[in-house]
Amino acid sequence: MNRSDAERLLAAAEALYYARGINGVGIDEVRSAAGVSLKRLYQLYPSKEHLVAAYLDARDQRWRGRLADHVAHSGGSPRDQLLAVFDWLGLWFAEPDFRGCAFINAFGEVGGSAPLVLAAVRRHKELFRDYLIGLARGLDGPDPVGVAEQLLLLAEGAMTAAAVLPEPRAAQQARRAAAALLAAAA
Amino acid sequence: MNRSDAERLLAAAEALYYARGINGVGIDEVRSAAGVSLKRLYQLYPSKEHLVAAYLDARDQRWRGRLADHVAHSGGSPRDQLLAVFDWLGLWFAEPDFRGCAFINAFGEVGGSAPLVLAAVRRHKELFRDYLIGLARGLDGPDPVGVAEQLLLLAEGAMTAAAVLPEPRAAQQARRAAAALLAAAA
DNA sequence: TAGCGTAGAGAACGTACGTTCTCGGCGGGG
DNA sequence: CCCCGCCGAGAACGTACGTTCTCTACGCTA
Repeated sequence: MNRSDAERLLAAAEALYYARGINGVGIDEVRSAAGVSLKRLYQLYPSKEHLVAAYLDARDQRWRGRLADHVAHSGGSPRDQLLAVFDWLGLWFAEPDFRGCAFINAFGEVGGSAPLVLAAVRRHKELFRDYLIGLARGLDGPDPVGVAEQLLLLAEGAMTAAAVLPEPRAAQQARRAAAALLAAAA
Repeated sequence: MNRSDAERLLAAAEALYYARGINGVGIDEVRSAAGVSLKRLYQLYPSKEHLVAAYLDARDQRWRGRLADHVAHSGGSPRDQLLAVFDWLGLWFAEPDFRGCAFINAFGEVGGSAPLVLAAVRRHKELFRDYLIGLARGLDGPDPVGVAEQLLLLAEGAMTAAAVLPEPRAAQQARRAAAALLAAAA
C-alpha cells in the first residue's frame, strides 16, 4: 500500500537531514526523494522550519520506540532496565549511519533562530527524561527523579562523545558509571 | 596597544560565531567587526573553514584556561578539584550569553562536511579529557582513566542539557553524580 | 620627484536555496 | 462533449554568501 505524501516526506527528510544536516539539504532534494510536488509540500508544511520540526517529532517517536522496545524485551528488574538503556545506546552507536543525536545536532545547527525546532528538541529531551524517570520509579529508591536525571546526563554525554570521538567506548563507560550511580542510590 | 589582525579576527569570530552559529554569520560580518580587509583575511585564512577552525582552537585555549584557573584557585584535594570542575560548569551555564558547548554546536552544524572543524572539535574534547585524566591521577584510585572518562560523560551531558533545557539544574545534578562516582571509585 | 609594489575598499561573480508564480494537462461535472 | 478547477512540473525571483577581481591611493626606494 502507498504511504501518504506526509509519510514519504518525513521518511525522506529523516534520512537526508540526519545524514547530512539540515542546512546541508535543500527543500527540493527532500521533495524529489519523496516524490511529492513542491506545491503539495508547502501545503503540508508552510516552511522549511515546519518540515524540520515535523521530521524531529517523527524521529523522536521512532527513536524512543526503538529504545523502549529493546528495554522492554530485555526484561529484568528496574535496575536491569535502566542499564539496558545504555546497552541499547551501544547498539545504536555501532550502526554504520550513526551520526550523533539528531536533536543535539539540530540544536547546534538552527536552535538559536528556529523556535519550532528548538521546541521539538526540548520536547524530545523531556520525553526521554520522563521515560527514564518512569523506569527509575520502579527502583523504590528515595529520589527517582534525581537518579533519572543523573542517568540522563550520562546518556547525553555518551551520545556526544560517541558522535565526536572515533572509538565507541562511550556506551560501555556510561553503563559502568550508571551501575555505580545505581548502586550508590540504593 | 593594537592587537594584530589575526587576534582581532579571532576575537570577532568567537563573539559572532558562538552567539549566532557558524552558518548564521557571513565572512564579511566577521571581517568588518574586526576592522580587517577581505584581502588580509584571506591571506590569514584561505577559506571560511580555516577561520572557523582557528576560532575553535582559540576558544579551546580560552575555555580550558578559564576552567583550569578556577580549579587551581579552588585548591583542595584532587577529589575537590574534580568537583570544582562541575562548579565551574555551573558558573559558565549561568552566564547570560551561554549557548551550549561551542564545539558540540560546531559539530552539529558543519561537522559532517568540514574536516578541519571536525579535527578541531576532536582536539578540544581530547584535551579536556586529558585534563580530567590528569586530575584523576591524583586520586590514587585503581583506574584514573576510567573515572576521568565517566566524569567527562557527565560534563558533556551537563553541557547539552544546560544548552537545551531552560532550567540550569544540570551542573548541580552532574556534580552530585560526580561525587557519587568518586566515592564509588575510592 | 618618479616609479613601483602593496593594501584596502568594495564591486562583481557564481552558486545555492527558500519561496512564489506560471503554464499545461488531466479529470470530473453539467 | 465542453468547461472548469486542481495539481504537478519547473521556471522565476530575491536573497545571502563565499570567493575573486578591479581600481585607487599611499608609502617606500632610487
